[in-house]
Amino acid sequence: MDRTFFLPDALSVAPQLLGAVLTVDSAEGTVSVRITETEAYMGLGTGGPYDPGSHSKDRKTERNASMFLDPGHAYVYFSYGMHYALNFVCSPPGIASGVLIRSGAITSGTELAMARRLEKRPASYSRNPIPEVQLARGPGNLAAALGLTRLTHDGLDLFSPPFAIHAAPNAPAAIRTGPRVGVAGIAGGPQFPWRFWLPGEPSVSTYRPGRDAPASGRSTAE
DNA sequence: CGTGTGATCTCCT
DNA sequence: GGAGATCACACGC
Repeated sequence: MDRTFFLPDALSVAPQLLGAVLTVDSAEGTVSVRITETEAYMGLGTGGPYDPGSHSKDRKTERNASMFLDPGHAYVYFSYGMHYALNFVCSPPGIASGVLIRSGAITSGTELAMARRLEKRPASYSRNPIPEVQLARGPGNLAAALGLTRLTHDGLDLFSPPFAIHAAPNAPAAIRTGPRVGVAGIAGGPQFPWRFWLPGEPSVSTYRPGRDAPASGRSTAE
């Protein structure tokens, strides 16, 4: 995989990332995930349809600045005052589009991923162990398992340490698409079927409609 | 299975 | 001030 893999935009790249393996090194150790669920978000300058669900739909801000970097960089943002989420920057510099990495299966570093998830869990939650398939299920959980924060990882190059990215060894046998999870309004409806996942993978998150999102008819991640 | 809740950042009205 | 690319729990039917 080289940098051109992330061109020309998020919509074309999102399905091709299924099965790819992302590795993140840290002082604590290394965790790798096989990507099982992605979502495309198109933004300024992409020339495609206006995407009301994208952070970069209107203008560059302090938060989304990394989305305007070269393809193959990380855009990490803070979500709902509690979680981080990882995107892969697609499109040439100055043009903004990104793929949200929603879920993955941990392929190495399971113990470290588990420790990070348990440590981050609020005190009011149970102390029960987390099933392995849930360690990186959902964007907030995936970022936590990999130890990502905005301060430490936003704007970094995926082709340099602490990151490493490798394409799927084999093309997926099948890919499913549907509306994006938790996206409000029309952008979360069937006009934007920009969520992609590997069918039958237990690490794929459960679909949840956004506020005022049009009905789509699909409610499971089958 | 559905709905409501808190954690409290970033952006926009 | 309010909503949002979230998550896991508590509840009620």
